[in-house]
Amino acid sequence: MSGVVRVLLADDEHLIRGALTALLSLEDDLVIVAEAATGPEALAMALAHRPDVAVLDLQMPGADGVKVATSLRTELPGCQALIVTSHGRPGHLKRALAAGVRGFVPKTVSAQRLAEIIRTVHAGNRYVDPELAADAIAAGDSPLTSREAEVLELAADGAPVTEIAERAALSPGTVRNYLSSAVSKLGAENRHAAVRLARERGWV
Amino acid sequence: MSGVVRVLLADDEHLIRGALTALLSLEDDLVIVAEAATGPEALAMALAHRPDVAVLDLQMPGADGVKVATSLRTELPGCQALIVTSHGRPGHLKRALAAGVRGFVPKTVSAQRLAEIIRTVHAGNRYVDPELAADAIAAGDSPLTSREAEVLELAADGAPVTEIAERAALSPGTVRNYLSSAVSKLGAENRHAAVRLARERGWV
DNA sequence: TCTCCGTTCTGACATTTGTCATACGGAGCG
DNA sequence: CGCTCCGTATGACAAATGTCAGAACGGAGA
Repeated sequence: MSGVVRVLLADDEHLIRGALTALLSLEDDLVIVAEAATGPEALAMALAHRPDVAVLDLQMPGADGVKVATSLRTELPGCQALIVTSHGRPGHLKRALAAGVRGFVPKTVSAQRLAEIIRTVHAGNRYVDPELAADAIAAGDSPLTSREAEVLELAADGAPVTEIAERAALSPGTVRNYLSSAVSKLGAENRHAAVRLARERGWV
Repeated sequence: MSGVVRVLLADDEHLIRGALTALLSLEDDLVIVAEAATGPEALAMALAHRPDVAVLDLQMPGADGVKVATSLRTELPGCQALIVTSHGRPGHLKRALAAGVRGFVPKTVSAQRLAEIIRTVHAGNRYVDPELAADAIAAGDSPLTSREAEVLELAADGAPVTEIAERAALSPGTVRNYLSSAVSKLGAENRHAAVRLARERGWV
């Protein structure tokens, strides 16, 4: 009923992009109308070629896949976004769904499978990789308050408390309080381990 | 003169693997004799099918590309290793060359280009991506002694000194000395920032 | 041989961090 | 209206960390 599906392919790895173009072109009902290697390029290409589905790599120079999807949502409604990722952390999935992304799959799927998922998404349905979904559910919601998360993020590069306090415009004592409570909420040994844990679960 | 080149393809991303198989098969003189999704699998496949060139992803479950290359060096000499990587840090290149790897390229190259490089490597020549080589040269050599690097690595996950001392079988005082000297050599604020710096430069 | 350097250790000290109690104002809720 | 939670802050104390000096041993090189 829907004829061909016009697809945009955005990935900074030429190897994947070229190869995927070749494989997806084998499918009669899919046609790659544009390719991009960076976030901004993907957006520009999408606006120029108006694809039905945008297949976006999560990690791209310029702007990541979710950011591109967010922009597409307003600037090109009717175009469904589908994120592919090499090694996805739970938080990304949540962020992606919040941005209106319709599909989220790891690069470990086969091209065959990806073709099917592109059709699924084009039909207006959602598709989230079960494994990634399970991870996201297992990770659960962040127990951190927004300030705690913010301060923890500033602590990520190993900066001392005084520097964090400056950058967050807080008193050093307050920063220590937030870090302390974040550390205890996460059950970590110290703030650096806490940063690592929060990163893994996608909470920062 | 050399007939066809027998190639092993190891990458945990099914998308890349399948697609690459398709594209490289278009080249008359290349034939994919085996595929693998993990390090150990790659090794087993190599021993079973005895390829001329092993194309190895740097990041794979089980054992990374360099480890596989190291094993291949002794267990299957005559098979040349070629590493492909998505986002490579300087240190990896050095490690790879030390392991006898003959080629090192980012996944941003085209399949066409990769085919040429496979031929180059098969002919006994080396190929290293100029950009990655430049990064590696810019990063320079590690100023850390082996113990300093070792201890710094154990500190990477935010473990307290006592735990590092246990794991390294050293006295806590010694660990603090090493960390202190590593921190000052790297010009970092503290050991956590030092870990970050050393990571960036590929020194751990 | 003699010296330098890396490894390992100890002890001492100052600084930073982690924890806790306590306090106050504001937002949301029953 | 009280209650609770969050954000913010201070002060105090204990623990961890960073820095320094010194010392012993062994190997590599001048």
